[in-house]
Order: sequence, then structure tokens, then C-alpha cells
Amino acid sequence: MAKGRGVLSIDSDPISTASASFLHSLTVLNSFPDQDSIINPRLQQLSASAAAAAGRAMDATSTGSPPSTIQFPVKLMNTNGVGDDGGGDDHDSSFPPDYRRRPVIDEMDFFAHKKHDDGNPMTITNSSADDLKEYSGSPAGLELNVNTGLNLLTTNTSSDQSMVDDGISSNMEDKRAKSELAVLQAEVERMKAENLRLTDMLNHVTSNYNALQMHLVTAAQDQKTHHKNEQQDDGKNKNNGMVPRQFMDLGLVAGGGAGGDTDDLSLSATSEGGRSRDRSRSPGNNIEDNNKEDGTVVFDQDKKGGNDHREDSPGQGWASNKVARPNSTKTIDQTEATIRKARVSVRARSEDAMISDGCQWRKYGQKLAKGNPCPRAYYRCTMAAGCPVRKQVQRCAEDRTILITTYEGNHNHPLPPAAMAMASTTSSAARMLLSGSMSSADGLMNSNFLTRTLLPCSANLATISASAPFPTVTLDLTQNPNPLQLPKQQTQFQFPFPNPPQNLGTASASALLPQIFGQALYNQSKFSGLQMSHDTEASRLGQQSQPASQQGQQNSLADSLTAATAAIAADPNFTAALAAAITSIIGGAHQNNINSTNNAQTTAINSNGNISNSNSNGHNKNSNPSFPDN
DNA sequence: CGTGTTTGACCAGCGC
DNA sequence: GCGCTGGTCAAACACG
Repeated sequence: MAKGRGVLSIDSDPISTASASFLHSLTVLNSFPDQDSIINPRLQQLSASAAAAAGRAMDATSTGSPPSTIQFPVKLMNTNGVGDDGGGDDHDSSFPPDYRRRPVIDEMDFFAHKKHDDGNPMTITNSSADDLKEYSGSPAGLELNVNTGLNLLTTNTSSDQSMVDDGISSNMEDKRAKSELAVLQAEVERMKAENLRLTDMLNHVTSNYNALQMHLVTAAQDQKTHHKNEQQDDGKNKNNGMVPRQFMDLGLVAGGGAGGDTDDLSLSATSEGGRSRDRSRSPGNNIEDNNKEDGTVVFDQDKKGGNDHREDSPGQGWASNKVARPNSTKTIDQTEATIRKARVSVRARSEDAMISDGCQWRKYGQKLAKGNPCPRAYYRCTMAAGCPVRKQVQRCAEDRTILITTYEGNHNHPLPPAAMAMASTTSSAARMLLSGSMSSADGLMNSNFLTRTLLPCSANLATISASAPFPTVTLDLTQNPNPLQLPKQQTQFQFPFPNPPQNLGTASASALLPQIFGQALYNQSKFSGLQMSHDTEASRLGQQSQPASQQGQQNSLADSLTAATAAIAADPNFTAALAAAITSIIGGAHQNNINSTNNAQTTAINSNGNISNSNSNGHNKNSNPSFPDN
């Protein structure tokens, strides 16, 4: 820190601001017994006088005490110790030259009298002085040991008291005040340094996370390309095994998870290896992959005939355990069935018929569900052939402004960033759900408990229902009374997005929020200790090519991110901001960043990658016979 | 004509 | 076995 006058200012950075506020609070709280007991039991004895003294000192050095800026006189390298105290002189002679060169130390020279130290009842003071030396070497420079200053103050206080008792000059009082102020300042500096460190750490974690995510996306794309190339080059029976399938799984990654639903896909990967599905999806199954002449694997979509889907569905993610399987792998199947059944429901307010989650959906059915006058619409992901991901969209009976979107299944294809956001969220939620439900009989309760305990900020956002036919985790984004009025708050959270060029403005923030949220949930699930084999699966997905050390790094990174996320989420506005972000997605205001010119209500992405509006582009059928309220 | 939606019919699971 | 319900199919339809 600079010599002479030190200025503590709280920068405008949100995190720094928050931390600075926190520091400020800490500084203030130094007078509280709790803090004192930790830092120095005698601090509270000083607090009162310190406050007064600090007030005087502040008056002398800085006008008033602005909350955000604290100016204080720090006399450094003052060999004469002018105005400070006699102590300055003492250490000048007592401390090593190099030590004296350090401004910070000089600042502490007030208190440290090395020569007194030994043999003195103030041994603590000595050690404090030593500590001071140590801290002087710290990057922060002004990083001072609180104990040091306080103990010294204690020493001074005793003497001061005697002096005060003597009724001597106010100079001593001023000195004491300055000393105490300096101590407080030192504490503030220390906290500030810590703040900076934490900020750096957060930035580091964030950047790592982004890098990781970019890596994942890139790998997925590369994989896709590679996959295609190999198919073209080798035809069907080559590339055994080595082609890791990378895609974003929407649902659960659980072991089968991604593999599960996507099993079909993974199958596709394996099938290329010369074999069709290992497991027949269902009797009479034939869909699979028709390997065409060119080597491309064609899924049932080509034969739109009823069979495909029918047969495909049983094995796939969406609710289909209808066909009982022969059971050599019964246990596995049951597990996978459980996994596939898991659903993630997102409740959000929207006037639109469907939220824009970045994926392309095709409506394949609509039903009037019992207990809800609003029809339930069924959608299937059409971003890739055979993608098993489906979703149901239905308005809440109680509040028809609330749109309930339920996802199930795993995407078997790479997703655009916007889709990844939601996919990540739902995936993480599903993981959380499964990590609990699969671990114990009362897993759901565990998950629920964990939801409310480990990540309190999301407690009112994520709920798990055990009563539903399928394990369902519900992300309730309707908490915010008026999410649409919070657009600016999004900017408070400067979440970097993996693909900045593609995500501009609110799109990036809002698109990332689900990721953040989802990551938090995912990490939460990891914290729960209930995580089962998901890691294995996870390694299959995005981390498979990474060494164990990196995975460990990722874990720690994830933990760090969780901590950071929790810290961010601790902001009371987080929920509102999150809801606002999701709502913005729902509104389709920022469509997936790809087609910003389409101001219509976004509900899907067309085959060109542009977002098409199935609601307002003339296909207004959808605009609402389905949803009378829209 | 291609694409997507609508909607009645069909199927399977489940409870009684 | 029957009815209810959820989920899906696919022909018919609408739109650009």
C-alpha cells in the first residue's frame, strides 16, 4: 500500500462492493464481543474508546466517515515518529533496517516495541511485532495481524489509562485514537487484500469453468465432425469404441443416463462399431439405425412409420417402461428406468405457449390431463434424429400465467449455447434428484433436505416431489412477483458466457444463469454425498478425455464454483434475477442470439438454426387452442 | 410441396 | 375385466 495517506475505497465491482461492504461491516463489528473473542478478547474494551478516537481522528484526517471511503493518516517511514508516538522512535532503532523500510511496518511501529518485548509482560506484543514482520512480506503490504495491533493497543491502553487517570494531555488520547485507527485500518486492509484474493479466485474459477465449458462444446462439435467423417470414411463397421460420444445430456446423466436414453445413441456409436444395439429396445425392434449406403446412420425418423417411435420409446427416455424386458439385466434396466423416469419441471411465468429453451421441438400430441382444464402439450426434440428428449408443456391450473415445462430424457446431440443453458439446468437438477433418489429409500427426502440446506438460496426454487408418478424436481421460477421489471439486475451478475460472441446482452447473462443455477444444483448433489455413479458417467460425457488430476481439479473447481455461486446466490436479488433471466428466455426476447431480428415469440429453433416463431408466424393454431389463456 | 400442428384413435399401465 | 388416465401415433389439415 501506498505510504502516507491510505485510502480505502470500495470499488464499483459488484463482488468487490459486496465484499467491501462486508469488510466494512466487519470493521464495525470488531467491537462486537463475538469478533473480539476470536480476534482479541480485549478489543471490546477498546472499541468504545476506539470509536470515539477514530471519530476524532477521522475528523482530523478526513471529513466525516463516508461509508464507502475511509481516509486515514498513515505516517510511514517517519523516523522521527512525528505526531505518532514515541514508539516510532523506538522501533527505528530496534527493527532491522529492511524492516524499517517497509511502510507497513512503520505503521505498526506504533505498537511494536521490539526492545520492550523480551522479558516484558508484553511478550505477546513481541510476538505480534514478529508477526508484523511476517506480514510485511505479504503481497498486500498492509496486511497486518489483528492480534498484533490489538495487543499492542492493549499495552498502550494500559499506559494510556494511567495517563488518562493522570488527566494528561489530549495528545495521548489522539495518539491512542490514531493507533486504534491504524489498527482498524490495518484490519480493513487485510480484509481488502483478502477480498482481492477471493475476487481473483472467483475470477479464476469462473474462467476455468468457462474454459471447461468451451472445451466441452468444442469437443462435442469436433466429435460430431469426427464422427461424421468416420462414418463417411469407414462406413459402418469401423471406428470401434474410440469415439466418445459427447453431447449435452438433458436429463440425467446417470450411468445409463446419458447412456441410458442416449443409449440409443451410444448405440449408434457402438453400432458403428459393427453392431446394432446391444439391447433390443423392445420386441420387434428394428428401428435403429439403418445404415445407409453412404454409411450414415439413419434413425427411425426416416421410417416415420408408427413402429419406430413406438418401439423406440419404450427404451427411451420418455416414460416408457411399458414393455417389460427380459431380465438378464433387470437390475440395470430398473436403474435406467428410474433414471429415465426422472423429470425436471420448470415453472415459470410466461404468456407464450412454450418457453424458449434453445432446442427445436415438434409437437406430437395434446391431451387434457385430469385435474387441469388446460391441455397438456407434448413435444419432442427434433434437433437430431432420434433424440429421446421430450417435454410436456402445460399451464398451471391455479395460476394460468404459470407455464409448467417438464423435461425428460437426454439429448443425444450437441446443443447450442442457449439450449445448453437450460439443458445444463435441468440436467443438474435431475442429477440432484437422482443422486438422492437412487441412493436410499428416502433419497427424495434427502435431496429435498439438501436442497433446502446446502443451497438455501435455491430452496424455494427447487423442490422435489416424491408423490409424482416419476421422480420430479421442480424448479420454480415464479417466485419473483414481477420478474419483468428486473432486467437490469441481470447485469449485476456478470456471468461470463462460454461463447461471448454468440451471446450478447441479456442473452448471455440469462442464458448462463440456468447454468449457474444448474451447476449449483449439480454441485449440491455432489456435496450431498449421495452421488453415485454419476461421476463415471460424467467422465464419459465431457471429461472423459481428461486425466484424473484434471477431474480432481474440476471437482475442486466445481466446489469452488459452488461456493462462489452460493455467495452470489446469497444476494437476495438472485432469485429475482434468475427468474427474470428465465423469464427473458421465455419471452424469447433474446433468442438464442442467433436470430436477433426475429422479434416474434420464440418457441423453437428451425432447422437452419434460426429461431422460428411457431406462435406468431401464422401457425397460430398453437397460439392457443391449446392454451386458452394465452 | 414441405413443414408443422391438430386431434381423434390407439395402446399400456394402473386401480378398483 | 373394466374403466380411467397418460402417452403416443398418424391422418388430416393449415400455412408459407
